[in-house]
Amino acid sequence: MSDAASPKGRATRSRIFEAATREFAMKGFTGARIDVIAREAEINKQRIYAYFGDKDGLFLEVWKRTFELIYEKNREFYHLTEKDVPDLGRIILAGYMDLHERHPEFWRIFVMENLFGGKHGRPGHTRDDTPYGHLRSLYAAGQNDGIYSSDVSFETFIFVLTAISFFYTSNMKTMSDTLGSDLSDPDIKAKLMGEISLMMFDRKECHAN
Amino acid sequence: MSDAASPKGRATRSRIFEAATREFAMKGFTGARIDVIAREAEINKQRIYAYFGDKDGLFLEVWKRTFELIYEKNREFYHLTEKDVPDLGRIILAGYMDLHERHPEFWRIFVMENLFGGKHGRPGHTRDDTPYGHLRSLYAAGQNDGIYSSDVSFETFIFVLTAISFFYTSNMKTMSDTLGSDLSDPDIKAKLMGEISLMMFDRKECHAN
Amino acid sequence: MSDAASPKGRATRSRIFEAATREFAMKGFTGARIDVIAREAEINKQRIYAYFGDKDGLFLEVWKRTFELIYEKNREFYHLTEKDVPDLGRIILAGYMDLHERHPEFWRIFVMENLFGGKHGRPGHTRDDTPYGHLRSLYAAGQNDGIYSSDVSFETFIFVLTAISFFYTSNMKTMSDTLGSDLSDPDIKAKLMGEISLMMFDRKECHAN
Amino acid sequence: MSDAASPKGRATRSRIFEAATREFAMKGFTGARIDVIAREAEINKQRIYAYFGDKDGLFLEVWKRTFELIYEKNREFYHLTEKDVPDLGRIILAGYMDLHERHPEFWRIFVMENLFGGKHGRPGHTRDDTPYGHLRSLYAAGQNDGIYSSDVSFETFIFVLTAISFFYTSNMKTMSDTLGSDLSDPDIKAKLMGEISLMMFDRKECHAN
DNA sequence: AATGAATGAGCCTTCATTCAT
DNA sequence: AATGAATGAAGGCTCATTCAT
Repeated sequence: MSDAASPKGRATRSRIFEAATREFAMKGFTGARIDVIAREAEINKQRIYAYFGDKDGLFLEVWKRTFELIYEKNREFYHLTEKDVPDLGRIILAGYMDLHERHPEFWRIFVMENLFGGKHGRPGHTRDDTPYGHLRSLYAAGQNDGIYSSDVSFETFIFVLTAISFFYTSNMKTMSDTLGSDLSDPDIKAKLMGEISLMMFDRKECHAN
Repeated sequence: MSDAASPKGRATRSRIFEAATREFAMKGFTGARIDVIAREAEINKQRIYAYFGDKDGLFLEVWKRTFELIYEKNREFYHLTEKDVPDLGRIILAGYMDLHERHPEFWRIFVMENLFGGKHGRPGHTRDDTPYGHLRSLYAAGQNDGIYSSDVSFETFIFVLTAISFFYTSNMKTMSDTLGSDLSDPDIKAKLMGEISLMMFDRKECHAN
Repeated sequence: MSDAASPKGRATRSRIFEAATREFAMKGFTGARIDVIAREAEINKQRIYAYFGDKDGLFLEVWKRTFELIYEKNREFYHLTEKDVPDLGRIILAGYMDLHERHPEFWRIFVMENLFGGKHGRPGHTRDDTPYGHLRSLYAAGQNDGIYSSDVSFETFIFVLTAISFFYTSNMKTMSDTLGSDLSDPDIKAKLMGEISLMMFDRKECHAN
Repeated sequence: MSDAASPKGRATRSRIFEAATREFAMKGFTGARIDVIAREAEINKQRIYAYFGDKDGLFLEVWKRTFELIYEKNREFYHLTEKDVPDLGRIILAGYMDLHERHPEFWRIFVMENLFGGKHGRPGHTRDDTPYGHLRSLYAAGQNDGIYSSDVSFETFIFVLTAISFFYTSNMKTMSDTLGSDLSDPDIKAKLMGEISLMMFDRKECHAN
């Protein structure tokens, strides 16, 4: 609940947060155990309640941070310029895949809340605050240049990219099994992503006709 | 565990199964409560243990059924012929979307097991037994005809289709929010799917050049 | 409860009894499971209730039979005559040890009821019916002949014999451990019994002085 | 499991232990109820799990303590000297009888584990660590002096003493019934013990011949 | 006589949370 | 700020027993 005031307190709070993130990501909200988080953070259980109120409060903080990460990733795309337009799809996809690779736990939390949560809402943001402004204009430029079909809206474009990166991560296990190839293998991943880009973003030479 | 022997027993077992499917889908494995399942199924809790052994056993059955649904859907594709090759992507995507629409709970179970489960594996099937034989050959035919790029493997093709249909359902809520348009609206859905098809499956006129 | 009327019923009842005896002896009254007994007897659980009323009733039958066995063993001693008097201790001890060896389960039931039961009482016998009449007179003869000390009453004599055979059986495991020799080994058992006889029953040459 | 750290915790742990000892002794392992132990100890059920892990862990502690009592009793015998050799049997028997009189519950636990347990073994001791070193040498001295027969090993000697004291307690009820005299009466007990000593330990005058 | 289905009470265990120091 | 002790409300699972056929 209350924020930590002293430096020592802040360190404790932070250790709790890290441990909680791991535990929630690994086991889901219901599966996560306060005792485990306390043990992993090497603090007394009571500290958790002092700093975060209760299990829900603790999760909310983690969930907020997850959202923050996604916004951060999208902010990275602010640096993209006109010259990146032809590679836009590839870059966004790679960005999302990279986000996941470096923060595997955050995607899991995102999904979890989407599937089984629902009581936490989108934290601290308003509808206006859609994070896609810059990308949207770049995409429009690409459409004008005939690089992207004007029949495919930006929404569809971003939807597909998000879907692929999301699905890749969240269902890697079963899909590896079903497709008969290990999706966690970097080579196989590279091949898959390459082909996906080919499939979706390389209409240039075609439209150039 | 043991199967029900009499029709009455089978009915009970079935009621348990339905209730369990709903409960697991709604709350995840850890969040699901045996008591709730029993109450929903209007049976005595002990029956669950008599018919399914324990919570894990019960979930395994539900998980198996989830897989079975996918196989069933794929079997529907057996009747596709050469003449369907140009529309293959559209047809499969529509099929998957339909599967989910009629069984919203199963996708939830799918992702839950993928992210937080891990002890159940692909049930009752061997690696050789990939369910894609027929589709694979149709796709190959399409590649030969230049309808599908020979640089995009069947695995990638099916992966993307699965990803899109899956993500559409599982993240409809958050994506509606983020994109600012209600994905549960049939018109918007139709538009999105149309554009996706355009984006991915319509290289014909292009290659025809 | 009700006795079985048909031959088939009698066989069923008997199979239940055997299974119950084993199960009770192995796990004690509380530890024994009706389901296990039914499975072992290869009958439907309900038959147990039809024939024996309830778990208590079933145990009572087993407990009765245990007592019966001890009485039977004592009746075997009726055949002993004056000429057996010098070996009386040895013979009784051997008899008890033999009883146990052939019916390991019955001693266990006897102890169990003694320690944790108490609600079943000594079944179907009255105080007058002490089973030691014959042995008592043989022992008295031995005392007259100076083979047994007249300062040691028959009660003490039989108490010690019972104690040894009982303790040997019921605490074999821990005593093997403590003494450092495996009491279940027939050779070690023979040695122990021989020495015990020596210790207690061989005062003859001494008193003969 | 974990030990209590504060005095208050230790007191709680101890109350649990006492209650558990009584409950296990009274009803056996399976018959004992965690709820009852908690109620008797006047603590929250959960404390049991915090301090002892589970029912098995709790029992193991009780079982260990039982063993410890025997070792303690044997340590009392360390002060015996050569001059006690003639009375060795009597002294040991009296000591064991006394042990039981002050800890009636422990014998019950002993036999329970022997008959129906089997998973706990002798706790925390190795085979070499037999607790009888001193008694053994005193007995050997007695054998040299002709007080004890050299044909009767120390193991047999101690076995018989243990058996008698144990059986006296554990089967007092049934034996009183069978023998027709109340073994709980101190006079009768004294008489019995006197006669037993006579029977087993008084070879002196005889060998003196 | 026999069986599969069903039940309610109860058992061990765990969880999130609060208390007292 | 920090901790060990404590708690009540479940949660999964099992048991003896009865019902219906």
